[in-house]
Amino acid sequence: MKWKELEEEPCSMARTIGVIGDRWTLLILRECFLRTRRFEGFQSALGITRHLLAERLKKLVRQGILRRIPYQESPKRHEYILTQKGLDLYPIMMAIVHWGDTHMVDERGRPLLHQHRKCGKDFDPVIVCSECGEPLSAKEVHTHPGPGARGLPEKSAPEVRKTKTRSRAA
Amino acid sequence: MKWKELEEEPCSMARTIGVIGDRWTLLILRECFLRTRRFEGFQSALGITRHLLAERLKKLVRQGILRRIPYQESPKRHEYILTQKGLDLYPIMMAIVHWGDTHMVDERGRPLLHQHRKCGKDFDPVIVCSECGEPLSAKEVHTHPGPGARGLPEKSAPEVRKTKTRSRAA
DNA sequence: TTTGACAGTTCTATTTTAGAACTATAAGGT
DNA sequence: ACCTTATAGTTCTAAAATAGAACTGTCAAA
Repeated sequence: MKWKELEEEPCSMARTIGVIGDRWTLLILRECFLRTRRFEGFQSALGITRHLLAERLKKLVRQGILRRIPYQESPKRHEYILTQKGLDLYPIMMAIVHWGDTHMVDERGRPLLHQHRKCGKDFDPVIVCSECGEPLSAKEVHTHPGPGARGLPEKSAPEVRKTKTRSRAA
Repeated sequence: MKWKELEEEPCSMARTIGVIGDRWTLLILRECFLRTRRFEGFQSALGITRHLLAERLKKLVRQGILRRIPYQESPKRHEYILTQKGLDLYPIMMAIVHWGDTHMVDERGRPLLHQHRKCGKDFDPVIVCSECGEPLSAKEVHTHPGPGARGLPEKSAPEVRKTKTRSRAA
């Protein structure tokens, strides 16, 4: 499977991974959320090679995640800013950072804290159900095919039984 | 920057990307959440090459995201199941799927729906503040350095001003 | 004795990435 | 006029990762 094919899979996760699932894209987007807007800014903040940065920015613009906006004529210069589609990636960012904060920190603790302006406190992101507002965990969720399904992962307890589990073990 | 270095960055996002930020790992984990447990199951569901699958499974086990558990002696066979650390990736999965559902679906709609067992309804995941329970958006969040900071992206409105912005533009 | 399920491993060929150097426009200093 | 710096790329070659296919080994069932 190549990158391009990924984006055409009948699976929202596969498609999304086709867009952001590489080593650099999410880090570039992190910088966007931290207000970086220009080529050199990304490059020096991340240490990404200029070649790849140019590639990734192009891709993000093509995908409608960033918009390329001129901020100066002669020499033409542009800034990259998040579109709404890009801003909507924020929950993904937060979820990733939070997992890292929980499972990947060293003795010194979190590198970055997040403060909610409204309530003034440092917070963790919590995922809740849009319908009842309760926090979600994997076990409380049942998946079933939607209108765009094409016989892919529509299951909720699959695969395992079909192998006759000949557990004459030990 | 190589994959290994990424995991040592003083940034929870970089570290997490070092673990799950490639083309296949999240798809393998999706299968885990859909109850796939065995090598052949992953391979046939995803079409990943056996070589890479073996690699990725090893890495996930090393990282403590999957546990390799024998289910049969002679020929020794193992299943891969999610640890708590792995289960904790669920919010990331949901956030990714939801973004894909919102921005990457074709005319036919979502391939997969999620039902919350508790309330019985199909839902979307919503990110809220752990402190006040309000839904979060990027603009309402201010970041500041935590104990594990090392002078990386500790800012909240940086970079842009330091370039004297000579906008004699047009 | 052969076939099939299962879980890998090993190989070569392509694709991606890394790393460094180069291009181009213009401002500013001397 | 000449040199340096800032900015935003592009163009190379080398190294790393991935794809694709074939191969290995253990057992069960036919």
